[in-house]
Amino acid sequence: MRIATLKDIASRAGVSITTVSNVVNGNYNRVSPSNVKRIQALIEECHYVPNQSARSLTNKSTNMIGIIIQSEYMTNSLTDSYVGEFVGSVVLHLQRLGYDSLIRMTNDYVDINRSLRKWNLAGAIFTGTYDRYIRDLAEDTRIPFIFTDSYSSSRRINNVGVDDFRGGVLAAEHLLKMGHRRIAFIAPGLHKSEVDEQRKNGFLSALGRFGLKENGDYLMPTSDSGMEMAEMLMDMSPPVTAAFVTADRAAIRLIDALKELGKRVPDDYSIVGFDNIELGQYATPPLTTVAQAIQRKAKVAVDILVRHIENPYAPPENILIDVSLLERGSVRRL
Amino acid sequence: MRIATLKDIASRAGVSITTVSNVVNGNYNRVSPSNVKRIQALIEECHYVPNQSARSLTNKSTNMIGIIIQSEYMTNSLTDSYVGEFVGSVVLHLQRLGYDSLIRMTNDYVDINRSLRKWNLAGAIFTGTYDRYIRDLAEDTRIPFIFTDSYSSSRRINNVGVDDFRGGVLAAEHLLKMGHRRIAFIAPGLHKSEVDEQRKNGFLSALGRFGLKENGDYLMPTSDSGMEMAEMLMDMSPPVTAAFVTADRAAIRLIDALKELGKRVPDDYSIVGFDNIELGQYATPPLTTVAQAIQRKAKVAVDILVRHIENPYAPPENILIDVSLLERGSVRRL
DNA sequence: CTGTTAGCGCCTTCAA
DNA sequence: TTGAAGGCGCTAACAG
Repeated sequence: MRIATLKDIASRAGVSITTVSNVVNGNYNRVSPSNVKRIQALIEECHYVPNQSARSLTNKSTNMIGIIIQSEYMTNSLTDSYVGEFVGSVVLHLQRLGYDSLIRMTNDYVDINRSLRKWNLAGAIFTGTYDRYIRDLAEDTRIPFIFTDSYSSSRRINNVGVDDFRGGVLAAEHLLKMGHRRIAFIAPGLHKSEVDEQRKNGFLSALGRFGLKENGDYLMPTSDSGMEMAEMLMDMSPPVTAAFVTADRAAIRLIDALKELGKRVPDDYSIVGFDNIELGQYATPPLTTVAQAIQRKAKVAVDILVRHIENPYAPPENILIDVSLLERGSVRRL
Repeated sequence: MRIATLKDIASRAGVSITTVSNVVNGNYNRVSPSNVKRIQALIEECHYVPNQSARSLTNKSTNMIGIIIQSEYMTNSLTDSYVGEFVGSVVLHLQRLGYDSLIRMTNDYVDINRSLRKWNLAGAIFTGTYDRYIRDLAEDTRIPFIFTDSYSSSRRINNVGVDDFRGGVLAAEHLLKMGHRRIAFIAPGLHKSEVDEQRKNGFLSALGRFGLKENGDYLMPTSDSGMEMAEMLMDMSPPVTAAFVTADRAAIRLIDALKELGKRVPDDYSIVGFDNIELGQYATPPLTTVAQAIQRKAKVAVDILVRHIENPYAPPENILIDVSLLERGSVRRL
């Protein structure tokens, strides 16, 4: 026998489809107790599972959430531990609340738009930078969204981010406290992001409060490769003794490249990262970093989204998760 | 205006729904060229996207694939780089072929079963050990599956794995070649798996060929925590000089714990891992490991699955991806 | 080439 | 408390 439908159960039970439907949906007050029992037994016996496609057709909505992961074409962002930890945590929380997760790795507006509409998704969570799409997305589709780490000027979006400015401050203060005075700021990656901009501002403001001049002298052009970063760092003049790198992944690559070039960390260069991905604690030396609570970020994102699915008129929420400095071994006292 | 439907386009174009449907589905031979043009323009203009739920209702199938990730309750397996790399790669390949990915992290048979049926999934990819479910799954649902690293005795399943036995051989041979004679075998994790069993067999057979007795003397009880592994390793008598750990993640944890206990790697203990996750190259020392080609494994898995979706009568495929020894810095020559 | 019809599985009126 | 009818958006089968 093929997959059971309401009709199958109904005919087996000798009742109408409606009645079975009512039992399935828990409207017990519309069905006689004896029928409820009988029908429930049949449902169990036939392994009946409601067809979501059919439901979504009538309901104009599903219980499926889109998780949109920013990725360059054919680039696997899930190798990035930060993304993996966040996405996994989101999926888990969604499941617990009864939602399914549709994953899409893309950078392309049209693709996102199509994916969102074709399944009648109940909502979507975005990871990565989608600021430039936010307005259009809100117009084109009418489903609740939540962005992460967005600095869109729009007041009408949901977002969960971390206190990037404060992260920059913490990194700078720690390095200053450890005696460093010439510190590079490294924002790796091809695209400039507002996130890095904020971290830089925090970083510079702490330097400024410390009497060091608040200008671009200590900044470096961005780059993606560890070796490139290392070479640029070593070429700086006047030379620096430390660097604040805005992503753990890159910081670890940088350390690796420095070692390859015969430099020692933290003896020659002290390094502070950002994110607190798992990898950091196994690096050598273990990476001192500005930690963000990834699991909590995921939970908050899910909670906000669900709130807005259940109540479309809920006001926009923009939550900032706190950050903290996690001292390990990659910074040396001068 | 709400989301456009076939009906909307049809009325705007002054034709029947069927005609529009034919254009959408590329049956151009059934529509006059002039209509094709006009309708395509309207589709573009209205941002028409076919409703997948409706399609799936009529077609009895979707273009959505389930990715089932083995996870203990509320445990985020995606923090494991191996899983992240594999799953991300699978999603990417599926996308390229026009499939959507539904992610489910679970361990529970009933949950899996429900997820599979409620969306009329076209197929499913399993990561982790699901051997005990395989038979039931095949009976209960009728969609194509592919498992990974399964050693189910069933000849009728699709599977892509790695040559675990050979991996064990490679690890042992390398350590032997480097002069080690007393080597521990460590299969971390709570559950014993056939995968580890195979790696152990390969490992022991290499020892045997080398004249070392093929018995359990060198084996260790399994455990999950780095510290526990380290202590057990150090307690072994007669003492060992090296260990083969069947997962990089665990190997790295072990190294970490050994260092904490005042031991040095590879000076006091040489370690060989398995998987070649990204983390390994940044560990200290960089981890020597039995490498499996994760990206290729993902592509092969997708290809096989798609083949079976397109042709339900395609014969079962069981592909083994080769492994190779990747020499880095965690093994010392004795 | 075009349109009408029926039906996929479900839910929501509305009557009985 | 029960059931019949209609419709969600789409495709397939069949007539014109």
